[in-house]
Amino acid sequence: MGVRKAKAAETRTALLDAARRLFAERGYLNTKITDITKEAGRATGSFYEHFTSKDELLQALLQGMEDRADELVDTAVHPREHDLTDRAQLRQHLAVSWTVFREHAPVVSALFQAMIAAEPGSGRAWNDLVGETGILKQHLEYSAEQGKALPGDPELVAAAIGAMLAMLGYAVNSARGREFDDDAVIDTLTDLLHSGLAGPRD
Amino acid sequence: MGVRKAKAAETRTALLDAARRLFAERGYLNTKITDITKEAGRATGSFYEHFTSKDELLQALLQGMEDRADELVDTAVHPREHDLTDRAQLRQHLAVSWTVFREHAPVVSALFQAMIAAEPGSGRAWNDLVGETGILKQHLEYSAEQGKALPGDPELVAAAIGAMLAMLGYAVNSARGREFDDDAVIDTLTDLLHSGLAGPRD
DNA sequence: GTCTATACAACGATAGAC
DNA sequence: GTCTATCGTTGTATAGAC
Repeated sequence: MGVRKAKAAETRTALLDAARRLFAERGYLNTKITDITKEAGRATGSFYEHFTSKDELLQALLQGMEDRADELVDTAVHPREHDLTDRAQLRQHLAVSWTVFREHAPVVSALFQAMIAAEPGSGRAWNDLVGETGILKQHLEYSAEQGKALPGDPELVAAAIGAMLAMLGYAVNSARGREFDDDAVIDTLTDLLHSGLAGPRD
Repeated sequence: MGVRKAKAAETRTALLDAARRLFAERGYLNTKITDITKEAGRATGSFYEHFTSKDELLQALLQGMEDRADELVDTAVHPREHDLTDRAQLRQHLAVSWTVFREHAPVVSALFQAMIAAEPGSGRAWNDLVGETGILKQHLEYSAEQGKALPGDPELVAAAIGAMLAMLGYAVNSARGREFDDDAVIDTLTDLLHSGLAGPRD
């Protein structure tokens, strides 16, 4: 890679880093393009040499997050035949989601804000929620086929679980003056969703 | 009340109605003050005679919603001694929340959007969530005192349930081309939270 | 109280020099 | 590719006539 391109890549990275930093502080919606260039120490015009909009930059951040090929989310080895009525398997799924949220908080929170800010009439909130919980839905359908009695429609149950994770993750992430033990949270959610409020707890 | 005041009240009401309508269509964040006055058929300047900001108008809408003194939420007769591990009592609580969300969707959704748009650093998301689930928390604490085994810290469990309701309600509310049977949703959530995914279902 | 008109700030986006 | 400078739009808020 030539020096020219290296410089460009440097600026691009600087913009991405600055954006991530600001998204964490002020949130995606409250961060303006001019804020990002300023934070990155670049001129306003330079932004458009790398991205056409704030949303595209967000997609780039998301891409970079996925590119890290988290060992956690090994989609290759993720058969439909998972049984979420099994406590260990349920916990594993919740742990992955929760960990991703915690480790990539700026990006995930930004995506969450972008989703909420969309026009209600667009149906984006529901579509995104269903899309991101597709895996859960499949597992639940599988369990249902095995004769397990579920609380209701797999799509709805999956969406409900996804909603809990997303909103709680966002809230916990914004909490100040309050410490959270991630393992304890995951255990709590696991117990709540596995056996419910009245289920057996030993 | 004089004619003068009546006219003023009329404008105020027109603004509130217009706002509610637009909040439902485009969402709170995408609705501008000028949009509201335009929709209400009033001049921009008139807005500030009644409200100092869009947020204050939202508070007024919220107030009006509470003023209807929903028979549903009879806080007067709402002792701490409710047992959410009892299926019927749990369902009752979920039904109330869900119904309020569905019947006052424009206002509740707007509040949700305002909460999410706040700076993450403000901690508003967590504070609001904890505040709105205070009742649940008290019920859970009571159950714990009665020797029931809960999934975890009452505040966290209450927040998790509140998160699920808020986000799912928002998403369902935005869904297009998808019909929801409110009773079915409430039943599903009740079963999920009462007995969990693996709990007994007859 | 309501209107018209307008000041003012913020922000996105582009042009042109280097 | 990056910069400075600037245009144009949008939206908040106020001034002053009626």
